[in-house]
Amino acid sequence: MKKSSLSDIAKCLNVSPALVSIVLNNRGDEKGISSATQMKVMEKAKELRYKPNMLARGLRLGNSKTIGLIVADISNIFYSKIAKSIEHIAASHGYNLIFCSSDEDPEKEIRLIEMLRERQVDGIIVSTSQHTTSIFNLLKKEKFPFVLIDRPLPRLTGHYVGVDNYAGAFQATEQLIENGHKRIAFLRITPAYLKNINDREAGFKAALRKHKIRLKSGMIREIGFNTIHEDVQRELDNLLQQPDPINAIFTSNNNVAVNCLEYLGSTHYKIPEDVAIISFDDIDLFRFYVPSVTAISQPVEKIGESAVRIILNAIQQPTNGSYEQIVLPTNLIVRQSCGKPRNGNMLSNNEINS
Amino acid sequence: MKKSSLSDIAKCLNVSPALVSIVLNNRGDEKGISSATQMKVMEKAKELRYKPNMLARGLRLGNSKTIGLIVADISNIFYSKIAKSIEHIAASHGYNLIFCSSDEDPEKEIRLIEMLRERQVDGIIVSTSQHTTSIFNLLKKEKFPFVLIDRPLPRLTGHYVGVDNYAGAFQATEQLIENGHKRIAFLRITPAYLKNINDREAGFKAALRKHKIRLKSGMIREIGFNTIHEDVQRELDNLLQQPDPINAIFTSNNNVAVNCLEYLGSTHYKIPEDVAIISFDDIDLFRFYVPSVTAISQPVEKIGESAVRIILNAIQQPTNGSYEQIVLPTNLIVRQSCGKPRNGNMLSNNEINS
DNA sequence: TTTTTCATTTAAAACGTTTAAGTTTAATAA
DNA sequence: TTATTAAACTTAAACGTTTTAAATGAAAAA
Repeated sequence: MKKSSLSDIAKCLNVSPALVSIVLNNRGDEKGISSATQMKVMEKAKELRYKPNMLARGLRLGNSKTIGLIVADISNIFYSKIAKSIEHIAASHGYNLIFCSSDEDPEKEIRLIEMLRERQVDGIIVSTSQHTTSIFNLLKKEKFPFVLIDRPLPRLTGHYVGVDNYAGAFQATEQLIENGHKRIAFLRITPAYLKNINDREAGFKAALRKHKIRLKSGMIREIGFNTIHEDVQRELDNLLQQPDPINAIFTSNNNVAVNCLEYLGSTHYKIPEDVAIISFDDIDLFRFYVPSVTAISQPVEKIGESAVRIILNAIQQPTNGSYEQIVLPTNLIVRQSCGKPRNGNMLSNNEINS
Repeated sequence: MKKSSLSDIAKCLNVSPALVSIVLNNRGDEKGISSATQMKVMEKAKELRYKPNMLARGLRLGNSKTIGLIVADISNIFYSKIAKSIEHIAASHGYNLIFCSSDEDPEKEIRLIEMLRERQVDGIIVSTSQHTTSIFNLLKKEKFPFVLIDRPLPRLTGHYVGVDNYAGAFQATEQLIENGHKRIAFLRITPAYLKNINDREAGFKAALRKHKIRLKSGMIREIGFNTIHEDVQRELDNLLQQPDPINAIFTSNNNVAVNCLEYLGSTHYKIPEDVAIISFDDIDLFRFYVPSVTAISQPVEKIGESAVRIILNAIQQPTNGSYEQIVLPTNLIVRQSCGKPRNGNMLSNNEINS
């Protein structure tokens, strides 16, 4: 059984393909096609198992009803949750998703964007690894819809959805300070230009300033995206064995935190007595770890929701030059890893809005 | 700057679109286009930022260089890891992925398959929620390439990649038995017809039989996919408070296990002294939990790899009527939750092939 | 009877590619 | 010179839709 096309149906019924197209798009009444004919067409379509060819339709209509999604790593739960929410909402609007991993590689990301454009996606949602705005300015010039998520790009005026990284980091750091920790290290992921991470660093520094804690040099360490394990081992070794060792860690994301836990678990250091720890991004593991890990959680579903809403708007409306920049609040999830927990039950999530 | 097409380039240079097409597909020499002309075309293409329209090309060529991927839940780490591996390998062959979540809903899955076909994907990789083979038999009749992953379908002769669920479950159960546990409950996820889960159940039963342990009624409990939390609470309550309470749990997947840990963490039951636990699927959390959780791990990357290899083969070769069914071995990762660990270091992964 | 009107339906072009078959021009062989 | 061949390029159709403008035929009005 071969695939059947509009003209197959048309031939069977001795009508024109145009008529069949009209009927199957439910514009039969509007276009004054007799209901008898409409019936015939509908039935024949079902009989022949007709399925429209979206390539042809897309070519003709100039759209593909497809959205591109680019993230650094789809197997990171943070992104896969966003992806899930985006996929669901997009699907409910008749759009499907082509997803790609940039592997944190700016050049690959550009190739992916070009590939997606060749595939005629109607818009792109991207958690970018770029350090310049040029590819996006190019897209703007071509009036091609895109939304950045998670990671803003400093000098870019364009749609964006993310969280208040500064406030979240500020709150995280204060949480450590309020529990009596002063020698706090910030372990941040590379690349160094990522604005969201820089904002977290700024929030970290601001909290120290507010509490009159001098930021000693060497308290901010870079962890390479592809060498997290070794880097965490090395930096923590160093930070914990220096003359005036740290007593708290703030990590820029869940991956770094997990590696810290792994390191600490293999040493004699006790959490939180010897070293307290708090992480950006909340993941299941943190609830279950003993002691449970305090974290800043991000509203992943809301990020996905907003991104889809914005991109669909941008696709459907002609660009009017205005851009939405949505900054969502984070939540501090207080658990045990920063000091005496505020309440006894290790599994309760004491949420405080930032 | 508008998008430019082949004919735009052609017009600029006073040549035919056909020539431009030939040159840009690197068949200029083969087709005897002078190198001067080839140069001109290449340069003009670059100058006009020409990007081929894959919809048009796909329409003409009858393919889309796209593969569909359907899983129950992309935010489940098991699937997102498979997705990652599939995406990478497919991309390296010039194929991209449209992914969709079936949410464990057979009807939705069928709609997704139809959608993917309308989009003219060249093949589909699916972890199916179907309980009949009909949709796939239909695909077979239409000679449309597909590969099942993770979940086989009993009566379907078609490509499949998964693990030896029977052997894995057998080994898991033996692990409990060898540590002295005899009153073992199997918590399995619904729907009841899933072959992979049934195979795990069969492996479970076989191990009991081998060790002459009678399977008491009520030792196998169903956990609803959408009501995992409540169901686990209820069933464990019941299993642990009955006259002859269980002293070990074997869970059919990571989600159920996590919920068991959550339940046990909120009670006075100690792992593994009061209740031992072992899970199918290995996730990060299990390494970090205290005590660390013994699990059966699946070779997710290899599953992805094989699936892509098979689907690309099926796409490129005309169907020759033969099918690949790949059953990969699982690994038993011995940790602490089944009894005295075989070695002292909680973080070491003592892997034993099944 | 002829014209007008209306209800249906159709023809043809277009979207951007690719490719089989053909044409032109120039060079070579007879 | 004329026929042959080779090199370089073009034509036209096709993929499956959608849409605009036009055509058809029948009934109603003149």
